[in-house]
Amino acid sequence: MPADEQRKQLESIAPELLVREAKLREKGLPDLEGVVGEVRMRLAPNPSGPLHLGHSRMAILNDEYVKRYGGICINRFEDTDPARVDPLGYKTIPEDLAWLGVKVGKTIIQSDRFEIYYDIAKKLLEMGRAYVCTCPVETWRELKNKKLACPHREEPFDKQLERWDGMFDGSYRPEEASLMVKTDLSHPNPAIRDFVGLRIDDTPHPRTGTKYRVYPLMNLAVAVDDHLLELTHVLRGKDHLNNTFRQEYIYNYFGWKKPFYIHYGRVSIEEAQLKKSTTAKGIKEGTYTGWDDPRLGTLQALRRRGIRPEAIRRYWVEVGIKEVDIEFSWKTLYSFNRELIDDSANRYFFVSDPVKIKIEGAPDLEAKAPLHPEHPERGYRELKVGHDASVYVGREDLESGPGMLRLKDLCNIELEGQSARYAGNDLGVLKDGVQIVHWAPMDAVPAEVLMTDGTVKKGVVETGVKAALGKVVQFERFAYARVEQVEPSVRCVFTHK
RNA sequence: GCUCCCGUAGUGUAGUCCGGUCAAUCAUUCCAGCCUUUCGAGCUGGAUACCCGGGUUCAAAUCCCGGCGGGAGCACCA
Repeated sequence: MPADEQRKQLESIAPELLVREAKLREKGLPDLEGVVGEVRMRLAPNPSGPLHLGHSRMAILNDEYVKRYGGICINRFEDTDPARVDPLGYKTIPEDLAWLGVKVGKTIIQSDRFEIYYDIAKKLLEMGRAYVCTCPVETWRELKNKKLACPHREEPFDKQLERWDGMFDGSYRPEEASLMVKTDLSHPNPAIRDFVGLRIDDTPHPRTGTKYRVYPLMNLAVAVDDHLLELTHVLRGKDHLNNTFRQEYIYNYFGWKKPFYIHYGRVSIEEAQLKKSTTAKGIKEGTYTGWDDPRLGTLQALRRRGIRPEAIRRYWVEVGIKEVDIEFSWKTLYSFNRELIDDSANRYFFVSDPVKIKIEGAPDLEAKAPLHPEHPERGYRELKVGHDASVYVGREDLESGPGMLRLKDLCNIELEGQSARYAGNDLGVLKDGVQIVHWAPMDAVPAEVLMTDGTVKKGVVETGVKAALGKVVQFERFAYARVEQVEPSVRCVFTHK
């Protein structure tokens, strides 16, 4: 029976079936599973430097959910690897989070909590859920790959305790003894079989110095802290999928209630330098001018360029939390940002690669151009050209060939070779397809725009731009830019088109 | 090699659990047109997608099977 006929018949028999339940269209992020009352979530940055665009996703998603359901977002510094801590992070990360508008309800630092992890580790030993292994690393790994136990795995508690104490008192050097958490040696996934819980490292820790030499690894520390912080939901990248499985063993051994885990996919961000180690090296070697170099994908760099945190937030909310890998789109982020800044960005003429031309036969000229076309109440830029009738025009526009050009808000000119002749002020010429170009008066000042590829565009800009220090402006027909210096010369940073 | 996850337009996303109103949503992008003054904004119109092949069914983006493709992990980093 064809579909039409079916419908007709159904209409007479049971019309209510034809009305589909109005499904709620999800706006923004999907709901979290298993929410009872308020949520408790966390950020877990490694304090090794400032946050970049990639980090902002995790922070914003957590913040969005905490704001939706109420509750708390805890910032937990994960600094259990003394060799990978850059103390700068303890300061810059909270600043970056504040700029993003992420509300941190509580901050804890794992390097304050070593005693807690030791305590748990000892309990695991007592329970027979962990062991101290003194096998060479390779031996242990080979056995594990063959689903075999190392000789230490099943030894009695007193022997384990002896070696455990030895880890602290210097009987062993790094890698000579480690605490292993038991899982299931026969697990089909080799990544899940027994994992290292704590190890020895004599590298001084930036915060605790040489007070401790036994450091927990993330799977132990994270499981313990997530539990003690009574988290309800944990958002993490899907690269942590196997870590979640490992941590679940610890939860099960103690009978702790597990949080809901949500894993999101990886993001590949084109054209931006994000890798922290490479960035740090580049800064040290002078390739980059600092953490806020506009070539970088750090939040500091984006802020410097005039990218608003709200645009970043909207972007990540639209992307959501699916487990698929995605490609980041600068164009979309810029579009969101443009929407945010356009209204407040006053207009100015910046002429890149300027050429001076004299307009022959011109009367006394003066332009009156709005600071913002949609906001005449903000006033006008009065650009005096005067008797001499000379202006700056971009080389590219000048070379667009002979013919008529409209100097925006000023007059029309007729180009012939290098000379220009006044051609009235009739806007009707636009109907004929005359190109409108921007220009600058002779009292324009030199200006530089720092581009995102590290190059600098040199030109001249109306002096009025000095009033916009610190703000994002729009250089007509060029781009949006943030004015970051006006004396002794004007310097701006490119925002986007 | 082993384990796990995932495939809707250029990009991201809705729909997939509970098959039908899905010739598939929204955003961004791109193209064209409009606009007496920007390559910005606005308005109008257009473009592009259910990975492939079987099966089940009256009906498949949705269920089943098999391919193919992508990703993650198998670290004394997080």
